[in-house]
Amino acid sequence: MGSIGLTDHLARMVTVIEVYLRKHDHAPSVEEIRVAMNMASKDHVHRDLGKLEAMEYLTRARGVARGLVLLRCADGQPFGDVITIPLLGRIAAGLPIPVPDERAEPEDSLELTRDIVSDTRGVYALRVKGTSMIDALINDGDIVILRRAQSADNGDMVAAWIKSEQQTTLKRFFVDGKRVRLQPENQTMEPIYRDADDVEVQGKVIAVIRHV
Amino acid sequence: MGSIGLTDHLARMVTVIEVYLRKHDHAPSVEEIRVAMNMASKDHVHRDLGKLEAMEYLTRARGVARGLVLLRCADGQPFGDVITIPLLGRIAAGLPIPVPDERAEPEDSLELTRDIVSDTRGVYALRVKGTSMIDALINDGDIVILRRAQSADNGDMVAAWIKSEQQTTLKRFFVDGKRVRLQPENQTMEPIYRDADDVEVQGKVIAVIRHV
DNA sequence: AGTATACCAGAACGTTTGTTCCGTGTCAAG
DNA sequence: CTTGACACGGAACAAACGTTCTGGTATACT
Repeated sequence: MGSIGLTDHLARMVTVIEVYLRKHDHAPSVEEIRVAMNMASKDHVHRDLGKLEAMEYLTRARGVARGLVLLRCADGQPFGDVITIPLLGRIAAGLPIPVPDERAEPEDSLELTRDIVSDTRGVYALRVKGTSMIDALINDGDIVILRRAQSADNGDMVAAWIKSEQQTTLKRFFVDGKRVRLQPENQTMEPIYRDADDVEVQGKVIAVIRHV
Repeated sequence: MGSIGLTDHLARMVTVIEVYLRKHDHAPSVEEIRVAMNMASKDHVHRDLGKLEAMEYLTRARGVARGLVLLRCADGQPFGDVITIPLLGRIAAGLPIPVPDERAEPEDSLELTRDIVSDTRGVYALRVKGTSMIDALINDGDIVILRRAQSADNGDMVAAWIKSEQQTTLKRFFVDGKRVRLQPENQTMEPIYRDADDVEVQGKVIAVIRHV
């Protein structure tokens, strides 16, 4: 087994489809997959596609030629150049921000390419409110891209949930013994010290986007 | 005539294909286009597709079902969620940066979505070298997205070509009478004053991207 | 051994689909 | 009026294509 719940055979088929799509910009036919896979029967391909469809690796429009749409790559990552990530609201506004939920449909979303984020797992976006990170070159209105994380290293820029205050802020993260220092990057603002138990890292900032 | 060298009829056909692609993720068949266009003959569609192919609005793989690939929208803008823009090198490095040339293949390129840049005309990217714009929240290594422009308004952030020095820099642009002030956003740096004839605006900054 | 299950081959079937052929009407130039 | 370019319709054709049917082989379980 190569990937998560995908046999080598099926993983190879997904890869075959993937490279075909990148080369031709349109989906392969069942016959074309058969030759590329060195299989002898179209029926075999047909049923494998059925499995992949059941596993939500692709979609097939029944009866339509080349009607398959690849959803995920063999590694489980979403296929395609564009990645849709949820834009979950604003941060540093004092309002609690919900942890991104796969099930709930986000109010807004952002489409990015792999040139911006290569690994899309647990990635979400927030719009920055306020200037508390101005010295880290993050301004009011900027969009920060984060990856969900439970912990952080010293100096990481994180979205931190402060339990006692029921709010989330964008700060630089430092551990001072049993206490946590949340350092704003703005000379006019003071760092926040909290008990380690009181602070929960929600995600790390991995990119910043600003429209001027 | 709606667009550039495209009759209303053909423009409508491009739009039909466009909305179909957005809805289905795979190309429409000739018959489906016929129905959507309320035409009576597939042959008619077939020939219109031939015209669109000649005008490089789309590509057809001959003989393959649903083998058409839409290249441009009815308005002439490139179709698709992802836009490939040239990454033309570094700016503020003292080295002259060539004006983006449609013919020359750029060494590197960047894929973006319309969420980052909506209008792709004359858009290119540069990697920032140096910290001359640090106070405008642009750091060394950041990527700036620019749109080609011949002129700029006061306060615009521009890539400016200084003829007498044969180099390009990223600065804020101000006109002081017959002279032009190129203002770095870094307190330790002095503005550059040049004759208006000596300065040529290459493009305006429309977005900034930073990976952390 | 027998049996169930999954995997596979080969052929056939019926649609879907791109493509072509022939004919018609229109409109403007010669 | 004639000619030719052009837009369009209807039908037919041949290839492409998804799908199904029948049967064969291996592995595992009882």
